[in-house]
Amino acid sequence: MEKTYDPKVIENRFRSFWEDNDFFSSNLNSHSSKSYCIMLPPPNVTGSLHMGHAFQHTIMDILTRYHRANGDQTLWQPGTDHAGIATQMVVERQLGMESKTRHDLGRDKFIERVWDWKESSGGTITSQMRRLGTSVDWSRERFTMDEGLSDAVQKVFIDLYNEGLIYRGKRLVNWDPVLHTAVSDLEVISTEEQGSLWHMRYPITDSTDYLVVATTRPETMLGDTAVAVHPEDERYSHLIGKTITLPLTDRIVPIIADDYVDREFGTGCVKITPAHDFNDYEMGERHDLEKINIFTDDAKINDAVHSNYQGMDRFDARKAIIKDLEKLNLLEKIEPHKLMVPRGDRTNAVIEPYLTDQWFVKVEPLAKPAIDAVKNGDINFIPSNWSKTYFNWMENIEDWCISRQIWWGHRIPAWYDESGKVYVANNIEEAQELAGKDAILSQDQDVLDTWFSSALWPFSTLGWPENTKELETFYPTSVLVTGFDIIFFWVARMIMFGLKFAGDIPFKDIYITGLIRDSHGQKMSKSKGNVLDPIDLIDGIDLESLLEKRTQGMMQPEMAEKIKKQTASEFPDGIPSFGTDALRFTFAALASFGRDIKFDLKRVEGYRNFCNKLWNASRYVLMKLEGSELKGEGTLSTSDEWILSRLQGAKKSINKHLNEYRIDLMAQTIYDFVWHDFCDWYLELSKPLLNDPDTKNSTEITLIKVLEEIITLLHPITPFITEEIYQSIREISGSYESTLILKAFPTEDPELINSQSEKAVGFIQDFILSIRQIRGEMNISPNKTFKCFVNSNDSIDRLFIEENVILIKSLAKLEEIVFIDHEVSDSAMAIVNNTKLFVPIAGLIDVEQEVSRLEKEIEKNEKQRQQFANKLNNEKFVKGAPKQIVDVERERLSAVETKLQELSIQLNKIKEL
RNA sequence: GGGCGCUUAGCUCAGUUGGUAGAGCAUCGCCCUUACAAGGCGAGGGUCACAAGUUCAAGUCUUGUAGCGCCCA
Repeated sequence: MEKTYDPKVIENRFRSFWEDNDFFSSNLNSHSSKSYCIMLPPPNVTGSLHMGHAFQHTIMDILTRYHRANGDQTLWQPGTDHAGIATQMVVERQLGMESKTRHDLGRDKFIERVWDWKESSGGTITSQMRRLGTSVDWSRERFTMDEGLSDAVQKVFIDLYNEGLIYRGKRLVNWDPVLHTAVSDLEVISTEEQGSLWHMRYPITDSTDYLVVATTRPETMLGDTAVAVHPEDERYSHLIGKTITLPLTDRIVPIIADDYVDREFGTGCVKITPAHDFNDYEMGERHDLEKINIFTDDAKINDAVHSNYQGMDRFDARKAIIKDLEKLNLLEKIEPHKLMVPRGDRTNAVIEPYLTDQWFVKVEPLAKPAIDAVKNGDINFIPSNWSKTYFNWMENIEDWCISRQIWWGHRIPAWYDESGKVYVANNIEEAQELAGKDAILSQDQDVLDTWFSSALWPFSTLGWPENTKELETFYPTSVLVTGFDIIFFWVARMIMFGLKFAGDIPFKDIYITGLIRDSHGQKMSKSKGNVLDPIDLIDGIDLESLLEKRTQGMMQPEMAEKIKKQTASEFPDGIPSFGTDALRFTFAALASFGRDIKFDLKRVEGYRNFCNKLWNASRYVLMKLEGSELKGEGTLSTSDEWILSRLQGAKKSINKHLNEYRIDLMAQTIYDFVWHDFCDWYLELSKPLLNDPDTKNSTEITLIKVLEEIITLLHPITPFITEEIYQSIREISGSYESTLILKAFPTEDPELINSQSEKAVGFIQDFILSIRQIRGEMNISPNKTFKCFVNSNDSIDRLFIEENVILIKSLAKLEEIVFIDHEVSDSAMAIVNNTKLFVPIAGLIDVEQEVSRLEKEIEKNEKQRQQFANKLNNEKFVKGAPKQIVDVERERLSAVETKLQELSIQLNKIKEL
């Protein structure tokens, strides 16, 4: 092995080795009857790997590698999503650079162009996944626009339509006036912005009186069809049933009562515009109000209402209307007001609630069984609390708008005849049959929401509607790993469609991960300029490149300076290269059940150091075993038994944590075992043991055995470094598997649990630690050896020491251990179990220092004594607590009392010197 | 307004069925000791947000208060 750990070299070596040998293939261990399957949430084909992906992919990879190593037939299904709007925009932007629009090309040519783009640049994210070491079955990679998947989409649409669960209708949707399409709630980001509250006077018909309504959107007044007050609001009750003569128009609208109105807000009078506000729409339905759409597709005033504002942009119209109202003395006042403004996440345009013809899925009948599947435990949310969020949404579910007014996507299989009658069919021929020979048909222009095809992902990728072997083997899949932000958009819809079409739940467990934030807890976003690129953490990046990356292509270029400053102060030297394994270990260690995960580079650095530690420990083992011939099992030493026993404990909890999705605890367990048991203790113990011919062989066997189990346990988290070590030690350890991927995941062997050896080594450790403490606190140089006198009446303690003199001497750097039957006054003293250790002061120790050390020690023990005594003095405790607990407490008290006694005797003696 | 969550060491977080509060990073000493200075050895640091309750016993269970956050309307 190389002297220094260099992740780059290792990673390059094994990426191709694994993939070229098909080790990730789901057919590799097809003999197993147990199957395990994870569907990769398909990332946008336009996208690149962000921290959230890298985090979740690491988790999925750990689970996949674990189950593969357990011998399950394992499939991790990869693929990408066609991401309708995002992809279309990418290609439109390209066209824009050629001064063309998609309309110049026409629909077919444009779609060809998108496919070309997908072929040439759609692979960014998959190549980044390869950098991460994700062990997906690349041979089964799918794309939501693939033929098979598109067939599935079409079949589901037609079936739902024929069952009456898909309908077309005029409803309010989120409309992006720049993209000219409906968008989903997920694509709408509402943020608080500073606006105004305009108080407008609405004259009461045939009266000189008026009502004052407060609104944040005065321009929508053109579409008002009512004014509402609260039914119990005494200020206005006499006006209910009267009418308003709407200014700037020639309409008269009613004053209605509805308890939705908030009496406290504004004046307590609300203008109602059913065609341009979701709440008003509801109220319009309740009161049977007219819905007047006053906007065009690009949010200009249309000709539906006779006014002077036709053709004006909505915001220009606002200004004009305010000005005109002022002229008419109908503007009471303007208050500054903070309001939530919805904007399109792609365009940043203010999203308009807009009345259009759209296709909808009637969700309620599908939701019922999907709710039951979680209620009855067929599907488990992990952590379980997320089921509440799920129920909350599913029980108040609204119909799903599935049509989008764009070109890239699954085109809706519906045709219209001249009278507008709709025919849903597989193709135009079938539609023609339905419509009759003479009908002139034209296909619906819309495509389906991207989530529609993603909802089928768990079974469409396995070949549905064909009844394939893969479906039979892998459906229902084992676990879905995803973020809470798409529980509604994706998770719930997969459950509904899975139950409806594949006849079963799509997955048994849903592991909801936290959201990766920056080290200050801020969401990572391009506009904030705090995005970390996982690849930069792997390869490193200099400050200059990082600054450029964070400030290019910004929506708000004025932020650039601030971002540069911030970045330069946080990463003055850029980001060093940490390697994939360190990054993966970090993600594993962060994967607790919290909702937010603050990502701190310091953590990555720490785990890079861990990789380095493992690397050097492996080098040590190899160096020591070089040229040795391992002979059978031999008799194990106490130290061998100890580390093997500790290893069983570690394996037990690692397997437990993995099965409970506590990957953070798994990572911590193995970190502790490797660093603190194996490296800090066993490797150090092995140094003297290897020098002794009696223990050499068993130590060698144990070293290689434990190291090999360590790397097998670690492999799911850090596949590269462990594979490299495996290939280096394979010859010595005698393992036949050509790759660590195929090596069985270690489980606990109860026969190797040895409490006697754990006790013995525990005692030795305490002995050594006591000496080190004296050394440390007295500032005795580590090279300086000295004698240690031991006074003990405890035969077991004596035996432990006698049997391990060499080890203790070596690790505590002692010149000699001398048993004595008296006490030594001019010494520093420590107590281990029932044994007193004396380190002579002469030439080593300052008496005053020892006095204060003892005093500190006494103080510490006295505090404990108090605690135990208080408990035992409490009669209720002695009576009420289980005997076991009380006994433990008694033992503790007596131990600490003895210790205190010895310490104060020694203190007095030393003071006399 | 409805729902969900968080508050533990300077920072970031663990803390199993209630039973002596833990880790990493940071800090302070001493060390380049032949696996590792990306390291070793040692040390300091906590009213577990606050209040009440249940219990022999509460970081852990219940209720309330405060602060912060997310989702939905």
